[in-house]
Amino acid sequence: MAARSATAAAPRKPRSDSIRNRELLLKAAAKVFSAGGPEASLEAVAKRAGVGIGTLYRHFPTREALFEAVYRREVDELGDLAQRLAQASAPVDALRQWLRANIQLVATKKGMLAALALAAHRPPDLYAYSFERLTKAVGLLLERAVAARDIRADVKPEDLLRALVGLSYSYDRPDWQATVTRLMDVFVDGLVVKR
Amino acid sequence: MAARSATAAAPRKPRSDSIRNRELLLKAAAKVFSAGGPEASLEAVAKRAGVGIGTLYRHFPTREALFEAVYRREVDELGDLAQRLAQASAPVDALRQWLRANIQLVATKKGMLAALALAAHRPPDLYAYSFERLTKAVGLLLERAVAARDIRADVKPEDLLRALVGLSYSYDRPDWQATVTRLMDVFVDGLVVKR
Amino acid sequence: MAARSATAAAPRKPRSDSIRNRELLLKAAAKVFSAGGPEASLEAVAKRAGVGIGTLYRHFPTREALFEAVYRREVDELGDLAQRLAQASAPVDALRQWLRANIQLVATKKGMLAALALAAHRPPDLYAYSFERLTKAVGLLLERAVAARDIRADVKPEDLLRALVGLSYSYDRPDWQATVTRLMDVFVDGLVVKR
Amino acid sequence: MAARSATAAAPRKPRSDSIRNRELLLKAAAKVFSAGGPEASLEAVAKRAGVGIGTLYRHFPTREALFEAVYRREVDELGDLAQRLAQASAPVDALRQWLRANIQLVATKKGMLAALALAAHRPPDLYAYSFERLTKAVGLLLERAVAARDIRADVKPEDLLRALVGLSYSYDRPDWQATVTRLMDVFVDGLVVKR
DNA sequence: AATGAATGAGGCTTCATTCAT
DNA sequence: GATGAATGAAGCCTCATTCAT
Repeated sequence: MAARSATAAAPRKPRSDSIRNRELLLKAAAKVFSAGGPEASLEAVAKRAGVGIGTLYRHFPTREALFEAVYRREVDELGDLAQRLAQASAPVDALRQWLRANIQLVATKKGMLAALALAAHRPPDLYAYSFERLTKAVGLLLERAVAARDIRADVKPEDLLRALVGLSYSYDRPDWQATVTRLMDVFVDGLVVKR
Repeated sequence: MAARSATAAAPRKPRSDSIRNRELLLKAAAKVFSAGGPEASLEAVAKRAGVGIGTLYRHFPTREALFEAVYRREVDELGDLAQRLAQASAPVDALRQWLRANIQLVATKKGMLAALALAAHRPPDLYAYSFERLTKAVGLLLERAVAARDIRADVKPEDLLRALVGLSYSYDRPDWQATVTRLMDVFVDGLVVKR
Repeated sequence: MAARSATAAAPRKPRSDSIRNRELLLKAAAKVFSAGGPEASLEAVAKRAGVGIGTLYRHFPTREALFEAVYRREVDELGDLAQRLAQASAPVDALRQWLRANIQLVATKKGMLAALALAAHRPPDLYAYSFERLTKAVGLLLERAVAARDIRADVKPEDLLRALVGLSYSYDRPDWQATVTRLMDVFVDGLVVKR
Repeated sequence: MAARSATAAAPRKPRSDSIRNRELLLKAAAKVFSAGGPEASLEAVAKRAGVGIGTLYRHFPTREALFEAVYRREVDELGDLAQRLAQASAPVDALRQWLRANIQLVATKKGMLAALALAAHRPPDLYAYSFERLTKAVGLLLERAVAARDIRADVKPEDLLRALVGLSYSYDRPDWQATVTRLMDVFVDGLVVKR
């Protein structure tokens, strides 16, 4: 807070360790949530990050805050991707690709699924950011495809989000990626208007 | 509770109270799991059943055992229903109806969803019974429709089971039943072979 | 629960350890509260009693429950004493002696003061028992003295209780007993109607 | 907060902000202790003052130091009041009025009671200032009344202080002021020598 | 000086599980 | 067999206090 000099780029306070700890916590949380689900112990996160539990609480006063921070990056990426796809591909293809990208992401960062699940299922107060960002992303692609009369008009973004989460849920066995992709494709096929 | 029968001096011990306790436990567990999810406290189950926690453990040495027992009835019903539908309806209709029956069941017995989820997602060692019974039920309907060339051949029973669970997951808001049914229908539409 | 035989004095379940633990807990709590005040750690109580913290919670689900149990004996004694004094002594003497007995009790069981304080100051929901018992005890003596026109009529039992607690509060130095007794006597002198 | 003065390039550092911070802390502490009692979190005090917790510790290395500083003003006022009363009123009246002023003060600044309590009950090492000042104030009035043979000679200033605190303690219900005043008056009545 | 991040002890509470009666 | 008491690990969360910047 204390403005040392209002003007220039003086040495400033870097609080370097704070930044580092935040980063350590995010990484640790990603691992821990990935392995143990979103209910995993916060103390485990702190331990893994090598910081005190108090530090975790200072940075992220609630479990939700931590959670959202952990997956904000990914959520942002998915939002951007939707934008790009909306401009580059045919409507249904765009939708399909976005959904597949989700699956890919889940494949890499398993905890991501939990983040999606939370965004899709909890009171939107918590997880407001993820929820909005993701809903908008799907919404964009959905509207476009509906406008083109390519897919049914009676499915809402939230529904699609939940379908995505549901179909991906808990696939932790070998080859699950192929399976989920297949199921997701089936679902999109079901959405496509038959002519 | 468990009085020793006020009437006769029967020469042998009738383990009738053992049987009754088992029943009490199952009913209590159904209620408790339904309200509090599958993580609900076993102590709460015992208390609700009016028996000691030790008794619960004697009857059901693991949470899983209790869980499976609780939903065995429903699982059986679903199995039987599949049989009947396989004989009475056109393949795709049969499948669709069976899936809808699941949704109905979940609507009534909320804990049922958790049971399905466990059956669909956990190492089949635990939950062996449910897993097998349900897999067979879907399998029956699936094979029939595939044989009739009505739906795609590349989806396995387990996958369909998981899709069902996933799509139903966590719908606790108003109107969820309609939504899930719609999504499930979309999915089945996607399965249907276009001619 | 399970009635083994509804009639006779069969061996029964003594749960001897339960009773012993309860006793150990009460003793430990008396010591710990006495030393550390009513906010003292419940874990310290359990440790001192040599039982697990869970055992403490089983016996006394809230801090208040434990507290009341700890001092119930003393509170009861004080109630009984009031009865006896009301019959044996002149009104003002009776009151004075009862108040002095309180001080004596505090002298022995220092935590007692905290109990009195709670009874005198907290929402009477908690500590209902102590509050009622003690209020009645003073009330009895008070009314009698008022009826005899020996003391002022504008002081309520609760007030007197609080004065007692207040005047005794925190006297932990040497010779405090004499001092408190003197102060209490002064107070009673002030109550006495001058003729 | 604490900006370094936006205006001049003054050659020396004025520790004016240090002084202001001290003041901010005292005000904040008064509020916080008043609301949350003397156990309130120091962090809360610092936050309310808008300074870092470190700053609080620099100014007041112990909770006691802060406490005493917070109520020094009031303690001083009470000291001065005693002086004035000693010259203006009859001995017993003076004492009575001073005690009532205490009650008034407690009524306004609720935390004050805690300050009094600490001064009256803790090892006089901590709280040295308050203890001495208040003891002297009562002592002055007491001696005077004793010298006039108006009140008993066997009560010490400290005792009276404690009686005051005790009788005021924890009155947070409606109408408490009237009650405490009444009890205090009773007590003073008891002190008065009967002729 | 001021700041506020970091730390970790400490207290609370809940349950799964074991075991004596 | 049934009971429920005992246990303690585990997670939660809050602060007092220290310290690097």
